[in-house]
Amino acid sequence: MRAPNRPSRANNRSLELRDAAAHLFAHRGYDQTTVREIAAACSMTAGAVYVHFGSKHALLIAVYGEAVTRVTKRLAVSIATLDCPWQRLESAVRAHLEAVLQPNDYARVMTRVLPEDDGEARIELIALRDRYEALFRTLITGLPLVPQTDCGLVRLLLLGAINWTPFWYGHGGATPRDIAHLTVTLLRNGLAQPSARSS
Amino acid sequence: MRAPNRPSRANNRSLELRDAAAHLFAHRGYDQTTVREIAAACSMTAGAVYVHFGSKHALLIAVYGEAVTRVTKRLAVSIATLDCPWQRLESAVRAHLEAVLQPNDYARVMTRVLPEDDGEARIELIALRDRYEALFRTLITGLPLVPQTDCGLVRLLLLGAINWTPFWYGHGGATPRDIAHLTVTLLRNGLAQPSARSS
DNA sequence: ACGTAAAGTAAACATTCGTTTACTTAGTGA
DNA sequence: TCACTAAGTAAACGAATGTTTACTTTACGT
Repeated sequence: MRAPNRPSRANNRSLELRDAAAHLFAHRGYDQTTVREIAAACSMTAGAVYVHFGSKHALLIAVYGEAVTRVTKRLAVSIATLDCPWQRLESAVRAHLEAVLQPNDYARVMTRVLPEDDGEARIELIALRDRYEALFRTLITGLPLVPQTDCGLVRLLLLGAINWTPFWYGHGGATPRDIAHLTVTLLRNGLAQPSARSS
Repeated sequence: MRAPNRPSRANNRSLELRDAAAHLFAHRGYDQTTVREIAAACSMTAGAVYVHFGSKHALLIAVYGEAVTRVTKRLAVSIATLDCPWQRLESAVRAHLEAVLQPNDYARVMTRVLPEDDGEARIELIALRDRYEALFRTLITGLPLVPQTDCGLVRLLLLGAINWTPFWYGHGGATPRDIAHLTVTLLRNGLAQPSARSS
């Protein structure tokens, strides 16, 4: 194992490798992607991968970390100019969905690769995911909700609903915008006919 | 490959194998479970597995199919005596959650093992999952919803929310009953303070 | 009691995978 | 020019995996 902790002064093929890994992890999953495939995607040999990354785990962590960074930025931009808490949440959901549903390799890794897929990197991956989900915590606690609502539970249900979308997206005609609007409207108003509400 | 299509007249160790496979698939995932581990869990040799199942894929399909059958039965029982559509849905969600969240190996396989995890068995697994999700289609189209609601989308969001629960369950104190109630109440009434509803 | 077939074992087979090793190539600074 | 170093290759290593093979054991109908 060689140390890849170089500040990397010049044009590094590390990024090329990371991108290729992201693409393959997103489309085939972590377990079913081989180091040789990643290398081949960059016209390299498997051995060369270990010049840049100490292990396959390290590659996954790099991809996952970059994914969180990118989606976080995208989300921050999308809500920056909005004031209404519901609009902020809807915009965040839409940004998340656009990232996850468009053919965006990095974002997909966040929902397709589970921390459990790589036992050794589990702790790092969970920490990265938590960092991202904390953004939604803020958005949800900012909502004017009925008293004593369990905000944590709401956040987890919401994230579950939108994290699962990649598994069915495309079978209907709904766009990320549609899905985000329905989701947040549903969260806000519910689906029942107004005459039939109840607790 | 030997043919395991025997009507199996007597006490078959096939079931024992299937249970062991369900347990391991549920806890470690399909890829990370080896045939040798499954065999060892039944105090057998790996070779003996192939007396009962033609391949590891076949074992997964057997487990997945049994999972769908069991959860379907449980769900049918739970809603049999209810009339109110919202109560029926809540009861179904609770039944699903109880199956998925309690240490129930079969139900967990349905949410932890993705059809994509086994390319060869993909089609069969998707068919099995669809068979189950059709139950929720019926429950949702039976609801008195505001006109022009996209029922398909609602179903997918709901299933996403509850399929994701295994990844966070246990970190809060919520029980399956709590989660089911909040989920369906949320679906029905929304979360906004009544004075602040909007479309 | 005997024969048949299923159930199971022990061992090997053929791949595949992540990783390492020994070596080569190319660019750079003094 | 020359030594140094990062980048890359080709090949092998060792372990693990799904599966098969040849053989043995067990149970049961007749």
